[in-house]
This record gives sequence, structure tokens and C-alpha cells, in this order.
Amino acid sequence: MTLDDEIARLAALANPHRFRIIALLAKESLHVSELARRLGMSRALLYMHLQRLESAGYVTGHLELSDEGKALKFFEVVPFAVTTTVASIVAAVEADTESTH
Amino acid sequence: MTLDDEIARLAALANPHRFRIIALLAKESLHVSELARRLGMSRALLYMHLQRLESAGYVTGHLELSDEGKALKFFEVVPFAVTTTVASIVAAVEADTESTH
DNA sequence: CCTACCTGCAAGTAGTAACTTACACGTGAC
DNA sequence: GTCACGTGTAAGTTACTACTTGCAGGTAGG
Repeated sequence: MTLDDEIARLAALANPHRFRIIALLAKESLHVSELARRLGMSRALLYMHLQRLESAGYVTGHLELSDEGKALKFFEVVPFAVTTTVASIVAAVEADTESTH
Repeated sequence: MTLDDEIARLAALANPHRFRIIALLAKESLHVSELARRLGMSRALLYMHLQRLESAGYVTGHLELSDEGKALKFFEVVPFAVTTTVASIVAAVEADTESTH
């Protein structure tokens, strides 16, 4: 885990909308439009947050065909536990200063 | 721990400068100007980062009088371990929706 | 006096994350 | 055809964080 990755993972979590997205998806896998309805936010905005969460590895999305033939994009959480300590920060910074020497 | 607090704590960590500040202070307590010199950043900018870290509870600062009578503001890290999991997020969001019901 | 340190803050700018609006496209039902 | 559902993206605005510059104040020493 590089310094940038660790920071990106923390930054991806640090947002109330994204907290609510994860909390909802933790209980059931939902498709984008349904998720937007439950959260009361625009689909376009939700997309942005889902992308951030997905690229940080907290959720994954996949297309699914409904009975009516509609393509639905379902998202689900990837179980995780992010721990940051003084020691992990020291290690990340040192690894970074080594590599860029 | 409220939802906002938890997010503030995560956001306060999610920054490369602040990672370096913590990594430096983990080894020795330093005063602001010395810290700025070691990090190669302006004192004013460092101040802003220190304030964010202090209000999130990761570091503490106190004035100290040097032998030459100069007032130096020393900072040191408050040992911490921040863990965020799917369960902790669900709990935080539920506690929040309860309180604001 | 001037220089060399230090703390502390305020005002302005730059850069980025968040958010809105609007569009293109595709399916099934009326 | 049109309506109601869905995905996906691009362009523009707002709001916030990060950052710079500059100044005020203090102490010690030449």
C-alpha cells in the first residue's frame, strides 16, 4: 500500500453521502436508480460517489438483466476494515521517501 | 462518536502533508518553525494543517519557553488508531438518522 | 538602532471536489 | 408514437480546501 493509495482510501470514505451509500448497500444490493431514490439524490451525483467508492475498492458494480429485459446496474459492498495508526503512517511516509529517494 | 465527527477524523487524515507532519512528530516533538523547515513548507500553511490535526485530536500543541526566552510552540502526536469498517459505518449512519429522526 | 529568531492571523488566490442541468441512447407497455 | 422506466456522460456552476503573501507583535543580541 503506497502513501497515495492510503490517502485515497481515506479520502474516499470521508464523505457523508458515501457513508450513507455504504450503509444502504451493506443491507442489500441495489441498482443505481433505486439507490438514488432511497437517498434522495440525483443519479448523476450518485454516479460520481459510486465511482469514487468503486475505484477505492469499497464497492463493486455489475450489470444485471431484469425480468422485463431492462439492464440494471447493481452495486454491493466489498467487506473492508481500514485501520490507520501512527505506526502505519510512519511506515507509509518512509516507504514513500525511500522510493522517491 | 457522531457521523460528522467520524468523517471529520477521516478527512483530517486524508492529506499527504498531514501524513508527513504526523510521521515527523511521531519521532520527536518539534516546534512550528522547525517543523516548517524540515517539511519545506510555509509556516502559514503548516499552521492550517496543524489546526486541522489538532481539532481532530491527532496532535496537541503547547507553548514552551526556551533558554533564550523565546516562546516556542511545540507539537506532539496523540497516539491513535482509527478503524473504519462496514459495520462501524452502518452504526454511525443509523445513530445519525435516529438523532435527527 | 537593526537583525535574527519566534508566534499568530487575515485577506486574497488557486485548485479541486461536489453538485446541477441537460443530453444521448435503449427497452417494454399502451 | 409516446410514456415510463433504466444507464451513461459532458459541460458548467458552486462551494470548499489548500496555499501564498503580507503584516502585527514579542524577545535576544550585535
